Amino acid sequence: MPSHPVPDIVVGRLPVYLRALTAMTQEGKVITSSQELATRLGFTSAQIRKDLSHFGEFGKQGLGYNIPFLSEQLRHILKLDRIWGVVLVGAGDLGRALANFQGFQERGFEIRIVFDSNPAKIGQSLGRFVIQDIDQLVPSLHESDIRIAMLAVPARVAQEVTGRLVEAGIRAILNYAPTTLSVPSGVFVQNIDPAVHLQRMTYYLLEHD
Amino acid sequence: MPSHPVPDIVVGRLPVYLRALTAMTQEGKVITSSQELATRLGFTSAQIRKDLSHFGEFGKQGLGYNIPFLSEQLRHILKLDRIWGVVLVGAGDLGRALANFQGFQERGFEIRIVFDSNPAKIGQSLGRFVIQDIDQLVPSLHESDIRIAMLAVPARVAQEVTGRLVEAGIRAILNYAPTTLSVPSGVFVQNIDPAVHLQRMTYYLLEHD
DNA sequence: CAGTGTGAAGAGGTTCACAGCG
DNA sequence: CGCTGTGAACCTCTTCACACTG
Repeated sequence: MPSHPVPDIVVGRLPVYLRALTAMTQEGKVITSSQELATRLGFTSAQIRKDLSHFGEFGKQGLGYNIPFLSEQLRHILKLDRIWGVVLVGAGDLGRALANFQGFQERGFEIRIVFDSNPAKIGQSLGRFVIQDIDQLVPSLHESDIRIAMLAVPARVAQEVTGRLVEAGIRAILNYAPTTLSVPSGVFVQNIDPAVHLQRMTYYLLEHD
Repeated sequence: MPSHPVPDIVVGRLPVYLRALTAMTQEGKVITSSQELATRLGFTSAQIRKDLSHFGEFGKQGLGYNIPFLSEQLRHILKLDRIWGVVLVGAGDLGRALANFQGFQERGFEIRIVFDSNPAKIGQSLGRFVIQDIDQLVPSLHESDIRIAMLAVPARVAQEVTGRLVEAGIRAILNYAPTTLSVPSGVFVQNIDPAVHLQRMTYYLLEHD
């Protein structure tokens, strides 16, 4: 619990650090250093030390960082020392991929319910879920402790669905719809649009084929 | 063609501007202002004007921006005034979702070939593609003009596949594998890891329920 | 006179460099 | 003696505020 506010860009790097630490653990490593992490992740060692220093002193001078300990600390900072329930909206191909993805659980998340608006899909199963009617979204979620949504619907309905999600108490949205969502303050959005990510790289590609 | 180098963070916002302009066109709008774009996207109008000013003068004082003209300029800047061929590696659920996604084409991309390493999948079809043997990746791509890859394989093989992609002349990788890739300079990577994006938001969520 | 384009000022983020500790 | 943690310096990015123009 830092007394100074932590830059969001720093918060954004912590999950990447945690992911690397988890991989190192699987490789049997127990100790690492800011330099080793930096080389592996393409950051500088000073940046990693500075980032961590916002939250406490997790290393030992002359020695480095204990990987299980630092992992635990990062999980605590990111509030991953629990499982967050997640609602998935949209049961298309992308929704199916997300619903079937094995790997959310071990990283702190569990999809608990899936909605779609297509009458032909409602009642059908998607992986281990039965697809629910989106008109039940607000009442269903309001009684739950779910605060996180994954939005995998077409862009044209994304804002309308977002309104319902917010009304239902959702506070964090992972938005796969290729549009910018408008949300009240206190609601957080992360956007994943493959075309946007690709277009960010074409700028740097050379002209000739 | 700016004489000063453009900050990457500015380049990263251009696709978002372009996406909004495209949506405005579909809404029948022809003129906009930095203020209108800013409100819609959650930026400041000064930032939008400053970002665009790196590349030229696209607006009319007192009037604003002509949407078709600005869109065309952005497409040119981002080298989207052509279709980029893309290779997809990984024919799992996510690969299927990407292969079936209608919407790359209109934003400048076209998946041209799909690889997987699973012998049970090679030769099978995935949407309009026949899945190719990943051992043919290097020779197949080397003769093509494909410079962009989408990587939808498990983390444990992502680095090995990346080596092959680079060897095959790939210069931009959209990485869905939950691991940090190491690439030579001149190769660009964008990472999409839903857990990382979610974990970035849990930091801000309140403790209680 | 509305709205762009832009130097200048202000914030914010990164890197340096080294004291200090195990 | 190696590596962390951290003020200070540096650099980058954002915002301000206004001259300018259609």
